[in-house]
Amino acid sequence: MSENLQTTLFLVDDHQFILDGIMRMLEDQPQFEIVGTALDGEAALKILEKLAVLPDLIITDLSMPKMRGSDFVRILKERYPQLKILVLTMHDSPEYVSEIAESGAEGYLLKSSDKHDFILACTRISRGSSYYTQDMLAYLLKGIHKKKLKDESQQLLTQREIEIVKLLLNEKTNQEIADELFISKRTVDTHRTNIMEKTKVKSLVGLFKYALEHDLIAL
Amino acid sequence: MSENLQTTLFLVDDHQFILDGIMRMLEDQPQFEIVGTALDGEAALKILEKLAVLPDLIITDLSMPKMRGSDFVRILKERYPQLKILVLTMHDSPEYVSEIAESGAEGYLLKSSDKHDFILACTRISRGSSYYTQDMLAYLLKGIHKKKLKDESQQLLTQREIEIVKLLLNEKTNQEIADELFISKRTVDTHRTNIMEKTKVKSLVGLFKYALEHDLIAL
DNA sequence: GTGACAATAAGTGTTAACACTCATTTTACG
DNA sequence: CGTAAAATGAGTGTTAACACTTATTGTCAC
Repeated sequence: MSENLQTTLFLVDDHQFILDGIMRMLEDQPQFEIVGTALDGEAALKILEKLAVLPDLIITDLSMPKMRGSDFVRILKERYPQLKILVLTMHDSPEYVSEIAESGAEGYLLKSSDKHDFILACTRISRGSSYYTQDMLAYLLKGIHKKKLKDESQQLLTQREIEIVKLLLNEKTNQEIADELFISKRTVDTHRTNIMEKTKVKSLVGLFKYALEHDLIAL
Repeated sequence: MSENLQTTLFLVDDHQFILDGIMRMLEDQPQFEIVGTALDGEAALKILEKLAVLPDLIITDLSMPKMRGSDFVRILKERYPQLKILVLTMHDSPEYVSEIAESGAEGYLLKSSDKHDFILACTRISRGSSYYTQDMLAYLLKGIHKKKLKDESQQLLTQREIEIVKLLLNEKTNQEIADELFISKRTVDTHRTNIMEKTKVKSLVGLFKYALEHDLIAL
């Protein structure tokens, strides 16, 4: 990639519209050459397998059908460690940024950026540098912080307690839970008391909200 | 707009990237001229007020800062009924499509469509036609169906009952609710029984889920 | 003005939940 | 081996919730 002045790109985005836009945008940039596109991660992996020469840089969206964007990035990095990856997405939530950073992408660009930023990101990454904006770094810190909170809360309750929380939120009574787990109703009473004590909620509705916030259950 | 062969466009999208892409895409389409862009609905309205000649067609995203896309479309249609609107978005959920259809937009295009679809949509709309794909129509029907369910459920419970549901899900006891509403605890008992009876749930957690599904409360 | 519905209220009884305390067994770790 | 944490279990008492029934008042439409 360094003996050649051109950088080869491979685009992945489930919106044909975006693909078209990027291609148009790079038409007057001779240093970049698009060698392929795909509409989702799965398709991209298949095409990459068949390519004789790997591209220098993959530009990919995050939210795509068939495969989560972060998984796609992770797999790419495992199979082709030398491949550079620029994530281009509309999501600017802390969770997404940190997820991508952990997966090993070289850059993260929001669709709210303009052509200039885009070219800059591509250029920096192809030179072996990385591209994360100040905003992204701030998000990263926030994201790490929040993730920590989440991990802590998952240690707060024991496995058995989490199991009982799920049954409680399935509208089971203590007696029903006891029958289901082959334990005494009094044991469930105790667990329930401990759960309420630990999570500092005072009703099942409060517990429901707590469980949602801490990803113990999904809607 | 008909004495002239050119169609004037105004673009609204909070992603500079998309704006750039659309502009590039229309560079070789002489029948379309872009007369302005904005990054959100509020900014767009301000610019439109100052324009001497209104554009023929507004192309706008839905999810934007400061103003909900559907509100933006509604306001546009109130102020400038002759203005045509094409919604260009990544959201393909039934709710969104029906919301936009009701607000009066002439077309709805997903970002997963390509340049060809885009030009086609613009052309059809500028000629006074509309552009909704088959998928969109299917979504519309689903959306209407779901909306109907929602309306029905809002008629299921009386205003007072909904008020009490909200307090219940705020973790208030019957006595607390009674005090807050200056009625007897026994009245709240009755309301509560009626609510459980009507919604066919058997616990507060069930009521919580019901309320979420029917938009009585938000997370 | 009568019937339908909403909102109000209560009597009476049952039960699940919760408070508080304590105890035993199992599991995991250094 | 000893200790801490987790999981188990129970006695005893209070109370909020729920079941079932009945009733009064006000409003609105036909």
